[in-house]
Amino acid sequence: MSPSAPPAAAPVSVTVSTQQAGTTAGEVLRAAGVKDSAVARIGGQLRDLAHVVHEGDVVEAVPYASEDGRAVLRHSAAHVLAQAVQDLFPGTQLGIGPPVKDGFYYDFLPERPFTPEDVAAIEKRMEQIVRQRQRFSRRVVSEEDARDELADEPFKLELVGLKGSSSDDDGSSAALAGGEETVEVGGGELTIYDNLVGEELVWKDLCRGPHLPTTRDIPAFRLMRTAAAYWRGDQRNAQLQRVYGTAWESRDALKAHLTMLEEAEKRDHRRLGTELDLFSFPDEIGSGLAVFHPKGGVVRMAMEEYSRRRHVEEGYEFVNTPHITKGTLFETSGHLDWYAEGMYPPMQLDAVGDKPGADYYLKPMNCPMHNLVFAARGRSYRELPLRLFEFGTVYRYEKSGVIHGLTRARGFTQDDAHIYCTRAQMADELASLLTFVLGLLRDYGLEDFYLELSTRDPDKSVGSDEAWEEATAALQSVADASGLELVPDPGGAAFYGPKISVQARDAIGRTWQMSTIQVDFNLPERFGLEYAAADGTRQRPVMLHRALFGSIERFFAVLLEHYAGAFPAWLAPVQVVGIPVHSDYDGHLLAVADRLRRRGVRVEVDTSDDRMQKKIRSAQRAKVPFMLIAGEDDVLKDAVSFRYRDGTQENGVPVDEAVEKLVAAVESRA
RNA sequence: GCCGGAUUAGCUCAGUGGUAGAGCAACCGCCUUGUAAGCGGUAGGUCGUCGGUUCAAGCCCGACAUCCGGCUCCA
Repeated sequence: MSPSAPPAAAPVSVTVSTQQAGTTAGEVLRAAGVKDSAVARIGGQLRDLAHVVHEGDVVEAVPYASEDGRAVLRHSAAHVLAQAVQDLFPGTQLGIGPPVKDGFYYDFLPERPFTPEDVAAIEKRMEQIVRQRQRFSRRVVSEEDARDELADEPFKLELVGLKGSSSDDDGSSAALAGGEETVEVGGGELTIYDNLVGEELVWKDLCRGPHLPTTRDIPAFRLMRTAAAYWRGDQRNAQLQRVYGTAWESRDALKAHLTMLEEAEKRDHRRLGTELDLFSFPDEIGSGLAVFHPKGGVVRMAMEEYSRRRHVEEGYEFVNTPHITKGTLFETSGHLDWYAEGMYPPMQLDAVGDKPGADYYLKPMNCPMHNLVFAARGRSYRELPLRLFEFGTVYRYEKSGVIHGLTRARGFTQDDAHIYCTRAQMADELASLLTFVLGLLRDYGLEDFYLELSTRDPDKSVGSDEAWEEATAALQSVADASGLELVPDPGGAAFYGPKISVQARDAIGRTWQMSTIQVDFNLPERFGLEYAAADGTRQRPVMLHRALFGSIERFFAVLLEHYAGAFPAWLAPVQVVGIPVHSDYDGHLLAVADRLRRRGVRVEVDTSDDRMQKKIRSAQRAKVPFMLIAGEDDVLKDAVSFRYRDGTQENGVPVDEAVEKLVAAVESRA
């Protein structure tokens, strides 16, 4: 996402001499010829350049263009934002203003929400503050003084209070949301930063720092958008107005970031879905419910066909289950206890007179249905692992504000499988499952993965400690064996068991959660699932849940954005377009197309009365992988000329050769 | 669900209280010879829906729907 960092030279590091003792970190670094240090690192702590050093201190430069340097300059930019807002809207109360990925934000409680015009004015005021070269001056304060100075800032006072009431850092972190709080009150002492013009105090804010020396040192920033945010991330708290900005070490870096955002916008699957005529979300159907048009439908078909083939090869068996069921099934599974509010409300059917009927629900998950397939007859250990697979469409009543194109929908199709195995088989099964998952994702063109291990949330889970530990250990060892980076996600598990999720990075470095693999001891229990073991006893199977794509719609969206609409030939809705140089050559291309179609290639010939150049433009915009152009030269030689999607060409290719070449390109899934 | 913004032709968007516009796409006609837009014409909109203010509403107000950006959520 971010522009590549400059060549990684080791940061300059200086040991403070006797003569330098009592000067500042900034002076020490300047003396060593360092000009691009945002702050200094001393004893592992980031400090202002104005920090007074002692003999023997090791002062390390922190370049603007480093992770820490950017965080500091963004934090300073957040301060300038807050100052600008309070200049323009006196009485606006301050929340928090931390640096975040690619930028910063500051939360405010203004008298009225900010308008776009307000934001433009705020940005202008920020530029003035930057030009004023205000000095950020650090001052340690007692809790009492802080309360006094911050009497008009109730949110800041709350932070002071939280700090005061907690005995250690862990306590204060737990009391606040997300680790952002330390920007205000972390560390050992309370500090206030004064903004000085000359010696005149023009603004101040409770802040741990560190900061750039002056506002003028903020190299490049821009305000991005406003949004609402709950105070300390809690829905029960006041709703604040958040202003987001981005800030960088140089104008070029800012420009590169904005260009990247434009690129991401061009790739947005909702935009491409319309442009390429792949799918839509008709209002008449309802929010979050997609229809796939023919071009989207054929891509989806290609995705599904390949997945089916691979599942057959891996020993999966295919089942089909209904979309709707009596509520008793979800009582058995526990969904109605745990997730009723995520489900569409029930419809009441079969009432007779005053006798109530049954509640029927749309299914939010496929697993209960698959359990019924397992339980349909007696099972033997000889059948295990039993792998049941289904493209199962599920419906979840997502809250209105969270719906987002195909990636967060209310109806979607999971490539869902449930594997029933013995405890002894579990480890091997998980290992081969992960290999299968990663291999399949690679086949679709994703290459760069890491894993996330979601473990138990004690408040939102069922089952014994021992079972959780066993399952977690099994997943952990599989994850370790994969050699992939593993990120812990404590408390992120589903209520019935821990999970590994595969995260994939796309072509422009964004990460998407793809496959999940979950271990479940709980549902087999609830459903009373059993198999006959070799010794004749009845045993309970372990159940593994897994979806490779997550949902087909979502995976479709991820691939669409990953490829920016330019699908590889095997997935492209139209793989080949024939373009005659003149309508006299339509027949030649129609014959070639006919041969290709018989070989399973999706091919069209553009026989419209547009001119050739226009046809090329149309095919190019439709992101068709191969154009076959034919004019007099080609027809005389029984040949065609290729134009590839990147604009390169290969002229006069004999038709026989061209057909084989195209068939090979499609079949190789290149 | 919450806060803010948006909704005008299939798409992208102009239109600040006085008889609805453009480009592209579609359709028709003429044209067509080598790698990203040939020319001309035709058709297409109860301006998201419902209600209100006004002599008059695409424009002002309200409710609802949908979308967008966040927050919260995400089995």
